[in-house]
Amino acid sequence: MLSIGRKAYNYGLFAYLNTTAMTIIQIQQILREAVIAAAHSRFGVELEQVVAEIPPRTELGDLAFPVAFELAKKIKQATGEKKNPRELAEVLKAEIETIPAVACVEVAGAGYLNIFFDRAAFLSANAAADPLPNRALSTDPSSPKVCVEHTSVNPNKAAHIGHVRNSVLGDTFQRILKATGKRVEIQNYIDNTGVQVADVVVGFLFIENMNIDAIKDLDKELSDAGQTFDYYCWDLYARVGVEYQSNEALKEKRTEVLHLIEEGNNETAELADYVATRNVECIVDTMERLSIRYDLLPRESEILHLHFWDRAFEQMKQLGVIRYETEGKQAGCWVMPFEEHVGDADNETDKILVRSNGTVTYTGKDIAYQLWKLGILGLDFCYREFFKYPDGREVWITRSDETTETVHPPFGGGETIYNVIDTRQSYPQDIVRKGVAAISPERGEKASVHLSYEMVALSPAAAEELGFRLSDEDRKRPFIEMSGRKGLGVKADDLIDRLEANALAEVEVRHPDTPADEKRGIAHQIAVGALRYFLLKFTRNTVIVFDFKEALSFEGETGLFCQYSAVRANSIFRKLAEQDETVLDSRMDLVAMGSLADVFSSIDGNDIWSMAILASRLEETVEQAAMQNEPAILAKYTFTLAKAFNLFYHNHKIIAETDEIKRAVLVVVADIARRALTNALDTLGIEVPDKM
RNA sequence: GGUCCCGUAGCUCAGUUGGAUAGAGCGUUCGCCUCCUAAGUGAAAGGCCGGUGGUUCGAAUCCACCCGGGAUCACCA
Repeated sequence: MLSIGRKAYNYGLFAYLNTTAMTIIQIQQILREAVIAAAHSRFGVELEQVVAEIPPRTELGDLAFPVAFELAKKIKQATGEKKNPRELAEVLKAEIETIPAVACVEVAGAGYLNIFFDRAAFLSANAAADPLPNRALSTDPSSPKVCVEHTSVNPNKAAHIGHVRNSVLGDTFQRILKATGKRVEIQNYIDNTGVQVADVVVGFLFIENMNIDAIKDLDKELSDAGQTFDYYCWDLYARVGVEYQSNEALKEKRTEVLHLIEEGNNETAELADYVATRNVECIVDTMERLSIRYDLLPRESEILHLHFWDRAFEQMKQLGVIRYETEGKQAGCWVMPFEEHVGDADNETDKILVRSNGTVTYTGKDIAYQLWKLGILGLDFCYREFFKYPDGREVWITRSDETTETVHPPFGGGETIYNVIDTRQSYPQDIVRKGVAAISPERGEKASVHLSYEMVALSPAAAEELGFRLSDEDRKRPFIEMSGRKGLGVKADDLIDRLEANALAEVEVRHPDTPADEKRGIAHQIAVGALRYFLLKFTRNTVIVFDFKEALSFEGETGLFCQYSAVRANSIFRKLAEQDETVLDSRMDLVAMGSLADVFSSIDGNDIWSMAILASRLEETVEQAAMQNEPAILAKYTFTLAKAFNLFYHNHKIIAETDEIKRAVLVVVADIARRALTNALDTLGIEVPDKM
């Protein structure tokens, strides 16, 4: 049994506080094993896994096992004997109750095994515990490395809200993985040789009649006028789209331009590279506003020029993964047989990787890229530093010339690869995964994870607010899909600007005497919190129908609500500091005073304990979010935690509390809560302002 | 047509892998600042969990079939 008091002093106070902390995950694991062992020894039943759940109310305990039902079923199957689940639960109860950290066990309902932790012991032991203890491993070279690809916006225009969903999802997931101890490499794939870039190049060359120098001049004019290159390209791209509809000649130019870009080493390719690179810079700047960063920008041009595909092609041919079609409508193509199918209807063909003209499809290139990510291609990119973030962190970009040796960090070769790509690309992603698994069966399909998510669409009202004319038919639709080609979408920077402006107006009212810089900083933190939380509170497979009112809201379930809760928590400790008190004092008081049980058995006991136990569940919530590839789980938890803290804050006047023991408990619990909240928000990429 | 996703309160969404009285925000109605930040908080009203069958101690959750809505199935990327 964990105990407090004299024993703690024998071992030294700090050692006690730091080393005997048993997390909920650990307690849970011990209990699971105990249940399995008890089922074996008392009933001769082998349980493979035991489901543990959180009871609906604190009065029902801290952990529940609905295991007696399953046990009854298994006993009946084995012996034919019908047992009452409640009686089975009573037997298990006796076995589990002796475990340290468990105060008592109750059999409830039809046979639930409800576990009550030893509250005083738990609190004393976890008062100083790190809410995310594994996070430190994320910088440990011996930790397993994973790669996360996200953002990957075509570098021909500004990013819109749909791209931001991708990036926020990817960035948050990356933070979640790090919180579980994984080493993470973040890649933002740059499709700098695709049709979308070609389209904008066509616009510059044949609509605007500009050469590269003219574009550079334009770029400078734009920045002098406070405008951005990616916004200019956004409009130009839309104009090209309109022009294509009536101008066949221009459309033919596209094929020509695309060819030149792919080939490289010509003026058009140089111009395209300038356009693409400038757009990448703009998009990276936009994402930096949202605290989203990258390690490497792999480019399609290098996949072409370094012949990644050729290497993958050889491997696939040798292993018989792909087949050359000699007849039928796919004659002359290399295809990958996909799924069992009968017939040869239009929708039942194999996936073509190499066209009859010998060129490789996007999916083919993607397989080669995925092989590189997994470290099994047998080729590597060349690299150069692209830029440094203000804090010195480097971002690298790929290049194809090997003339100069550059010392660079190792890239690629991840144990698991997460690709954050919207659900519309599930089919090609499936092919990539299967193709890669065919080449490397030992790694298999599990090594490639498609982190898919539904699109962000516009409500008809939002589309009209952006100035788009809708037909009566469109107005009746549940949502309107955004389209870069049509120039229809909410640009990321516009939305962030509006959020910052709204937040600033409010900060001006609340803190008129604060320096302007600081006010802008707070407004920025609020804007980022609002946008990130807005995109994260939806689960991945929910279509977000964008609505300005909802997205700009600072009320209810928002990032701001969570931030505000943390700010209020911090103000308690600021006040304490003004009285020369620290959390450490309270922690020591806790151990020294011993009789915490009284506090928990008082009227407010359940209330205080609920706060403590909820805040202690961050680690398992993060694990769960990582396991299920679902950041929304963490977002929801964070909101619940903030709400619980607001209630706690409302019900207990901590600084004014006169009962010494209770006050120490309240301080320690408030501290656990604010650290959990701060860490949860940090994992969501949301900062806590100094004041709000 | 095949595959996949969605359908839960007036609206927007969660629902811990099959568990206890189905939750939250917005909106509506009525309350709470001599007190650590009211961007907060309490209460009320609001549900055929799309439908019908099935599986079992037990189903919003699993299975089958329907009904609505969406995505996807290129020698596009």
